[in-house]
Amino acid sequence: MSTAREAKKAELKKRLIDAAEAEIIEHGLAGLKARAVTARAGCALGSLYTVVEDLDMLVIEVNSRTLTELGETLTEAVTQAGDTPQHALQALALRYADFAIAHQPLWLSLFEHRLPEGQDIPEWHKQEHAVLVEVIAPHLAKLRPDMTHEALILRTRTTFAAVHGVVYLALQGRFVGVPMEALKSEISGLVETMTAGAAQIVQA
Amino acid sequence: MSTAREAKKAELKKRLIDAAEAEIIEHGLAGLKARAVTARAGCALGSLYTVVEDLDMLVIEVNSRTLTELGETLTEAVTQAGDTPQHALQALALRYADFAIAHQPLWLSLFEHRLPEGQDIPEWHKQEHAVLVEVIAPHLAKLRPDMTHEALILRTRTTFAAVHGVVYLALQGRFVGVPMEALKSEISGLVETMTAGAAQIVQA
DNA sequence: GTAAAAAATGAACATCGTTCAAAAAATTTC
DNA sequence: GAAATTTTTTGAACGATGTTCATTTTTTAC
Repeated sequence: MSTAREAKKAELKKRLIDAAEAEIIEHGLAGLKARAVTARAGCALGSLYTVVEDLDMLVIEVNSRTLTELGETLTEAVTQAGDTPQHALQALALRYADFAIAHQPLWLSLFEHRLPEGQDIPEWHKQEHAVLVEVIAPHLAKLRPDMTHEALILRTRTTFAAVHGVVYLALQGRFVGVPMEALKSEISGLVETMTAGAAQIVQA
Repeated sequence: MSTAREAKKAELKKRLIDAAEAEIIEHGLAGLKARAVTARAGCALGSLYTVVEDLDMLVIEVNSRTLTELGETLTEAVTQAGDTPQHALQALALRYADFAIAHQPLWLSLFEHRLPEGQDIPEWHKQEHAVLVEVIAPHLAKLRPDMTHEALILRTRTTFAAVHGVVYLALQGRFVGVPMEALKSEISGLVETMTAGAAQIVQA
């Protein structure tokens, strides 16, 4: 049976992704080592490369999982929110910050992981990022009925990136970042400002 | 004379920082190698460690230079801008994006460089980041006369981080990032929205 | 000019990711 | 079911990396 072999391989792959995820949680993306992962997964060092092209692809597998979970929690947040776009966008931004805080190392590895020069992210994984803007777009559309579809797509990415930037610099603990204790209220203030501005621009 | 020795050491340090800067420009931060830097600077591998604690500190020296140059160009941009806070903030954001585009690898290394776990950025270098928010604060203050000084400091960092996030994701070429050709107009739109929102909130 | 001190050097080391010949396991054949 | 063949697993070995430190070279002091 070829299915038995495939099942065995799939099971090893899952064990390796589990192990990589646990290692990233414990030691961060920079602390992820092939030997530690394979030891944790209970296989030989070389087995890693029979299941995955290289360590980078294992990170992408972990990031894929994280992205799925993030997408689910964002979708849930927006269904629970009130019906105004202001409420929906507030709920989304706050939930995004909450996820980043709760899963800091996994969330960071979504944005800190880099492929070696020349190599680029597989298309299927790029597409997985779409949820991050898809949950925002319909509510932004209500705020900006004047915009074309293309302009809205761009502005949605811009809006996501703006909130993301605040969360990212805060969690990195950079000098220019907002202190963690102020993060949620600042995110809320930023979204309030952006939604008020959007409404103001449309009305003018 | 001890000054002659110090001068020699300072000259070697400068050569090494020059070399590191050139290497980052050519191969990116991830492509920075101790052997390539010392070869370019024309000294032995070990000499690097007589002038700088380790390779990370050499990166910080490069980042320090970049930050100085960035601070100067932002200061210049804001003096040339019109007198309304809207114009000043637009000029600052666009100049920030222009600098990031023009000095992509050096600008990226400002935010991509990580110290090994446990170690943290020297205080003098943290302080050098202050200019990034100091150039923004007075203009934001005009838009939000209702805010306390403490709240303004936080909101200034938030505002910087928002613009930074858009530039960062765009330059990284991430899926969620705005395409490069739309970056400047999106930055402009974001600042327009944020300033309009701020004015609206104060008036209400 | 010689001895002492300081600085520069690069071979050597530890630690990575990755490869691949060999061993082990599974499958096929008769 | 044993032998032959194929497939999978293994971990020693390789190349590349940052860093160290005994040795060599240069500078300083008298």
